[in-house]
Amino acid sequence: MSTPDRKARDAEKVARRRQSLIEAAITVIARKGLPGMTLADVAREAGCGYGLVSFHFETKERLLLASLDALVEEYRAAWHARSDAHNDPAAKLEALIDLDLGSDVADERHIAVWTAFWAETPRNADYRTRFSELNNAYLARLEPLISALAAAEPVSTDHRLIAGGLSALFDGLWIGSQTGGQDGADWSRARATCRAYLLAFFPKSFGPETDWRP
Amino acid sequence: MSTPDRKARDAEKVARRRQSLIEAAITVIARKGLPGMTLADVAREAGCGYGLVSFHFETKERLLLASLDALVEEYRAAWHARSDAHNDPAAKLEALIDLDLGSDVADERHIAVWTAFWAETPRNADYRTRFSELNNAYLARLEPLISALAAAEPVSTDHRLIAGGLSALFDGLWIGSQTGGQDGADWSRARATCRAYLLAFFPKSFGPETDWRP
DNA sequence: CACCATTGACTGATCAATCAGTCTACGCAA
DNA sequence: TTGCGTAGACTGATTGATCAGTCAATGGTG
Repeated sequence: MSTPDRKARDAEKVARRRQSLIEAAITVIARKGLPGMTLADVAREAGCGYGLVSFHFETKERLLLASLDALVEEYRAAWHARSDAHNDPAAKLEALIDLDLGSDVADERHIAVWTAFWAETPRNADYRTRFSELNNAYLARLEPLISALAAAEPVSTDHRLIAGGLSALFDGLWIGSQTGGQDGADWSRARATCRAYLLAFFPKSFGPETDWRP
Repeated sequence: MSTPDRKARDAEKVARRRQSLIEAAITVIARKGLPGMTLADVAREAGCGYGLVSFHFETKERLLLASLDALVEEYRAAWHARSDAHNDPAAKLEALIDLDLGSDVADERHIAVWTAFWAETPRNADYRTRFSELNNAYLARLEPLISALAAAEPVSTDHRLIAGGLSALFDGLWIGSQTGGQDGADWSRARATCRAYLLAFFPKSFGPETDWRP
């Protein structure tokens, strides 16, 4: 039974190569934007020839879609890991805030890529589907946390509205981190903004911010 | 004194022509994105020859910058008008919510153009300057409103944090309107999200939402 | 030898920018 | 009033550069 081994090893090698090309693509997208990314750029970044990119992804569009899928998966995995590391709903929310605002899946490079895909959303149904699914999955995890807090500390506002607002707040703070000042984003201020949001709805579950002073 | 008349009329005509080219550019950007916009597209949309676009704006980049400036000015004018139409801080805030989420300066077309410029922000210092200034001006108008509410109804959270959060919420809800469902954005839900935000900080000044039910 | 990942020159298409020339409206002089 | 001259708004063919996608040739490995 050597054939299956061979096949498996080859498949793994191809998968690794594809992964390296996707990582190179993401790096280039962060630097030059979606339409600015060139297949030659990706090849140079990955240290391989031009034709190899075509060989593994046929078209630029397919490479972009694969890159978006990788980005989504990386984000989703990080978020599940952080969320599962806690039992308390408030602690889970704090962990999500830390993930979204200051972690290595939400650094300047990654956010530039997210916004690049956002900008193409009106013209690309595939991107729209990805974002829609990701957001639904995100809200499906967020809403129970809000409801759990509301069980201990009743609130008159609809839980789904609170969850949706937090999710929108994350997106808006990402935008702000790009358009804001000349120097990098103020992540501790961004985190404080989110905590203030939750604190306003659930004063007992969220203490005042500790890592930011006006 | 006929020469000054001539000059003035000519200048006005040129200004009108430039304005029509900028409007055509914004329409094309909404449809094809920033790098996807072609000078030939703009000429076709404006119903003039190719060379005229070059004649009035020299380069594509200058046309884009002029379009962004026009967009910013249109938004700023609408926002001042709505804000000045009320005396009560809470009413001013409601007016800003209505402006940002559902008015004709925040329709699908305009938002697509804003996000297109956002996506180029990491590579264009001019865009960054524009956004930074606009945001500062916005916050300078928002913070006093929050402070006025806090005067009647004290809140422990820093006023600037609350204002910044509302601004980020607007941006995030714009993103959501693009990436969200297949059909258009749910603006009444978006407005309810913002009212819930303010309601959480200032329960007495903001009644429960009236135009949205879960 | 057979297979397939890999290479990079080549093709055709697209676009921004240039430029030589046309057209139009106006002022002016007879 | 009529005809002439000019400024500058306006045109679109051309140019040179860039890019995605193709393909025939190469090399390395089992």
